[in-house]
Amino acid sequence: MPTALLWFRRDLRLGDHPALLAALDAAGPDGDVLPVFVFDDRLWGPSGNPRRRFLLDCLTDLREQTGGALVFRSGDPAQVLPALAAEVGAGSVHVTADAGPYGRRRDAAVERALGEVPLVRTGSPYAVAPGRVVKRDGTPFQVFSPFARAWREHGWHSPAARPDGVAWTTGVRSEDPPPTPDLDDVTLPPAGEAAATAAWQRFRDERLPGYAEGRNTPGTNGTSRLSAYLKYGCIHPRTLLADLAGLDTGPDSESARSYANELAWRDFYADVLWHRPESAREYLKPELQAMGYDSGPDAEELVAAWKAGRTGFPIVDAGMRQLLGEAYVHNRVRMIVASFLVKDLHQEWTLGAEHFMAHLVDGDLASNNHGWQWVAGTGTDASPYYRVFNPTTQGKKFDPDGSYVQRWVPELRDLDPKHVHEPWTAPGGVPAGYPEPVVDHASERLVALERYTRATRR
DNA sequence: TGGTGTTTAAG
DNA sequence: TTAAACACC
Repeated sequence: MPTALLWFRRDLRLGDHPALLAALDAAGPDGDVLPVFVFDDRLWGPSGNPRRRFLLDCLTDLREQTGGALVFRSGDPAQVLPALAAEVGAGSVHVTADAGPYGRRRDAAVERALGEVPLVRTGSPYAVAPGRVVKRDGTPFQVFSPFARAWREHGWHSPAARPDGVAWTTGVRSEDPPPTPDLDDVTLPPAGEAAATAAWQRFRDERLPGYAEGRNTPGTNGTSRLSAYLKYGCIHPRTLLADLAGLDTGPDSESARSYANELAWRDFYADVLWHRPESAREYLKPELQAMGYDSGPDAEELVAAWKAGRTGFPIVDAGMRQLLGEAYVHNRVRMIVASFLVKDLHQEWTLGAEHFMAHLVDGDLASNNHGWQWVAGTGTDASPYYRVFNPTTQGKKFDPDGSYVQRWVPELRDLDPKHVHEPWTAPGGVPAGYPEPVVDHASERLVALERYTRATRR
């Protein structure tokens, strides 16, 4: 009886899973499929506890969905997988292709180590696999809008059918997963494929119609909240796009298009990382590394205030406290707190990107680090450096009733909404226990612009 | 997917 | 007096 090995990584689901279908095909009607997940220190180590916890919960769910067949192993995949393949006599090892820099190196090493046993890559975590959408001359896009146009024209496959009844290999030794990390007071979304599907359906039916506008209002439940599920592949973006296609001609078409655009951003950043693997850590505009960045005790204190949500700028503090409370931040607010760290506190974007990766449950290397480069003005298709967010203006514009701030900053709950984003204007002054602004935005903005001019002037 | 300071138009 | 419109960062 032939056995095919299915190595799960960032594709923790059974529906719309082309690599699973490929494994079933390779095993044949009399064969079986051995599902395995490998705990790799290279990925487990740098993950923060929220991601570790969410991943473990997704794996628990996936193990149930496979009738307990999912096998856990720990170690270097280039050693673990050849050993496991030999142990069960697997004829092939199946994966969803990984487009990230470490994943590509790792998979190449596994492929070499497997020798005669082929490593078969089927499908990707994206609507269109990174590297597929190119300009007429064959070179990659540098700018989002033309990429998105070409991405839509390119199109994507329909979702793959969910197999009914899989003959999973049983009786294979499984190791214990790493201990479940303690999350203190962090609230995570429910994990797993069924939770992802339910979250998508609720969003599609109840909130998508107002998405085009509601997505920018952090005080309302206007976004999909699917990022963690997409990160771990509990649901495939193609499944979402196929659903959206049915709405394209209806009254919700603007919102459907708007949501598809966000999925295009996800594909775009994965595409940039595919072509420029070093861009996860290095400036895409290296000349901006010459900006003067602040260091020393005062700077460290300001960074600590940013991390703790105690800068005295309500929308910034609300966002940073949401990060600690939910391991998630509304996207509009991610841009605001990022702009504040880079342009008001004069810190490198890499510091913020690392902090986000340590705390976000949806932390994705491509989306997170390129998003930071976008705000910092150092990336492909970045916002121009002079685009500095004013935290007070942004707060008033996108959280007009102050409900988002008041949810996360209890010190400001008694203020009249008209003072929430500038508590220093309140009749009694800044409420006790809440800090005065740690910097003067207007002057720090000028400092940032001045440093930019000096760094880019040849 | 901006902010700020200045000018100009509307009322 | 206020709000668009604009130039520049």
